[in-house]
Amino acid sequence: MFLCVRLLLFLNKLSMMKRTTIKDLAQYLSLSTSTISRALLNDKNIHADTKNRVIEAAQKLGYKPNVTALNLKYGKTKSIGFVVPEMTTPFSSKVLQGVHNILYPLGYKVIILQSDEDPLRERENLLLLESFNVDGIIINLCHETHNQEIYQEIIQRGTPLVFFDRIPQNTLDVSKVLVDDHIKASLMIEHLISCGRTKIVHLMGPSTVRNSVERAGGYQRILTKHNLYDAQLMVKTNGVGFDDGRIAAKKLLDNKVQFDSIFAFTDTLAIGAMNYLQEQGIKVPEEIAIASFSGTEFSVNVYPQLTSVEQPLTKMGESAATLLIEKIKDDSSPSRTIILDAKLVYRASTLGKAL
Amino acid sequence: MFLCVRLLLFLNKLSMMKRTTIKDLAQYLSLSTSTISRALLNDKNIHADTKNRVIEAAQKLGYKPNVTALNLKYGKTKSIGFVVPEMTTPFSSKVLQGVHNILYPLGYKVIILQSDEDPLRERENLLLLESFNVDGIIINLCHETHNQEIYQEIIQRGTPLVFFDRIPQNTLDVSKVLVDDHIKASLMIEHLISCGRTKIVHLMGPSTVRNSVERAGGYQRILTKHNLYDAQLMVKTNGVGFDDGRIAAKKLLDNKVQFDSIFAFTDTLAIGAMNYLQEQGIKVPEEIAIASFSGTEFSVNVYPQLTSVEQPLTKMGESAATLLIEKIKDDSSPSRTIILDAKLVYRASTLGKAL
DNA sequence: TGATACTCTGGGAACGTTCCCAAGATATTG
DNA sequence: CAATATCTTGGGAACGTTCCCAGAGTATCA
Repeated sequence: MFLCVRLLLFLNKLSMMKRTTIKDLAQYLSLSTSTISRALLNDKNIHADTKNRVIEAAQKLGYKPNVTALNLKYGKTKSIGFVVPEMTTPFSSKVLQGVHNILYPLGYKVIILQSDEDPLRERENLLLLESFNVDGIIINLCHETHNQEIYQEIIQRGTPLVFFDRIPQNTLDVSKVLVDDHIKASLMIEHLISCGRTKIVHLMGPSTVRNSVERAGGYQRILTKHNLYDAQLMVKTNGVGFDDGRIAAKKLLDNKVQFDSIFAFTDTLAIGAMNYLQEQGIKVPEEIAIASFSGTEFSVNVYPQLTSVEQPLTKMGESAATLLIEKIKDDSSPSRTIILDAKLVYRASTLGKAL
Repeated sequence: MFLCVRLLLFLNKLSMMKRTTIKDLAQYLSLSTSTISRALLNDKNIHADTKNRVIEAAQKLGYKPNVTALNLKYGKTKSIGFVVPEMTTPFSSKVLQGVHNILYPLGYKVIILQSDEDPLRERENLLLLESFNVDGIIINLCHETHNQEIYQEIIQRGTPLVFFDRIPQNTLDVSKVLVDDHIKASLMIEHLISCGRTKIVHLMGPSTVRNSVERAGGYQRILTKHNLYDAQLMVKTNGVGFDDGRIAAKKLLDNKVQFDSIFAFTDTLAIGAMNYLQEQGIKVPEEIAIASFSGTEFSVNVYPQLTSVEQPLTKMGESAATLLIEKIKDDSSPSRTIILDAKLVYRASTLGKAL
């Protein structure tokens, strides 16, 4: 009864303050902060009874450790940055999910920034994250060479950087995770050819990023091998959004380019093009077959469903997070490159027979 | 020259350490930390020369303030949580963009958590954010009543909560931002009727959230007014994903329900249903017209383009962030509700003439 | 019995900053 | 010239925590 009144008085006093700290517990139990800390950290140098009393009191007073104090003490923020060209398509979201899978259980927070496919914006994002003192950064970049020195500087100043999907030039010694773009693109072109297509358009991504060049390389290699390569069918787009695909398709039709299929750098490009073609009354896949390179659920949520190279996006995020943790734990650990396997999934957009 | 050597020696010494602090500057310039602090904070009680020397040295040694120390001092983490049912459709991304617009310039970090439409997960997310000591939380909930007490408790323990889109019951005194679901749904039904549709299906969202009920209410009111209401056309779905729309459409066809149009709770439901119908050879909009309630770019990136109630999603995020800042600044400030205007945009999915 | 080992607890520095207080130096005033 | 105001700086506490060091008390040993 006496104890109860004492608790109430104490709680009342506390309610004025923001939050129960270790000092409050120390005062309440007439112990030192050292002892409280030991009790809460399961230190062996403490009497079992004392420990129980502390734990009970912590429960009663609603004690929660102050992570900021811990972070200051250990010189970490337990937060990491995630920088992507955009977050409005499921691509980045899927990767993010993988990142979360690894990092949240470890107590890390993830701070997301979008570069809007703008290298300047990307640069600002990186500097902002640095000013936030993040412990590391996972990034999908939007231009291969533009911010090269910034990456270098940031790493040198002590913030590890891990790249995924679009990676920087090889001169930079960093951990990264990617898929074998060249081979998978090649296989997809073989598939289109095996479906009887001969005039295959490639909607190529920005030539400032490696994947784009790799996939275009696979496309070109196979078509050349089959004597089907036609430079006019290689279409450069400005970006990788729905609109860019739409615009590219319109340009092809306007220029009366003859083609019977499209292989697009991303699912957004593919869908944008497909929508435009359908709006013009063109049948997919009968007149034009369409294939993409992606891994999001978009491919099965359009009509007709899209044949595509399905990248293991969540796995990609998990791998990137794992590589980052390696670097955070020991910044002199060697950089690693993880190459993930992507699989080709054939769906209605290429499987209907050609006219 | 002498100074230069001195700098190099100092830099060399620093390179062993993690980071330049105010103390390093103090030592380097033979000043006190107080003076350094004053110089860096533009305090007026400092000699202009001293200030310049400090700023110059800070530049040279690459000084960056330690935010964690600041956070500890001021009892804030300068971070807020963003809890959403999912992040893989552009809905949440769009809102997030608005949140970023307001919060990043103010130096806040945003931590995103997905509840996967699971109230238990949502609860865990909230507690996790609380353990991160976030200064506030913006949330789109996934079940109206399930976590009611948790919201209450979290607010009581001092973390302000702001709701958007799906909001909790009125018994909770909180800030929130929403659109007028009932009226906009009503207007959309009027539109379908004016297009000559009489058998309008409603793919209703989960009945555990307010919007869902509101939109269904608008649907029912207008149809009743026109003597067109038919309970069999009100379809409850399990979730709001593409699949749920697909399943609902399949069920309607399997049960040979007669209908000439669909009004869906979200664009994902609408698109899922539309894809299934098209796969079954049904023409949209000629045989079935489709309308949705959303605000993402999905509506213009499908074929045919979707008529929909376009919510100002980015604005929604900005409003929520603004309301949250109010609460963070002064937790006794009165709760506010912001009701945003959504506009109806008519597109091909309803505009083609009915057969 | 005296020396030694073990158990448990308290004191206080440290993480990086801000900011209050005090104080020395200089300028201003009557 | 003494008194006072102004400018500029340094000292040190505080934010919440961990952890090293020291020391009091008790148990163990020869």
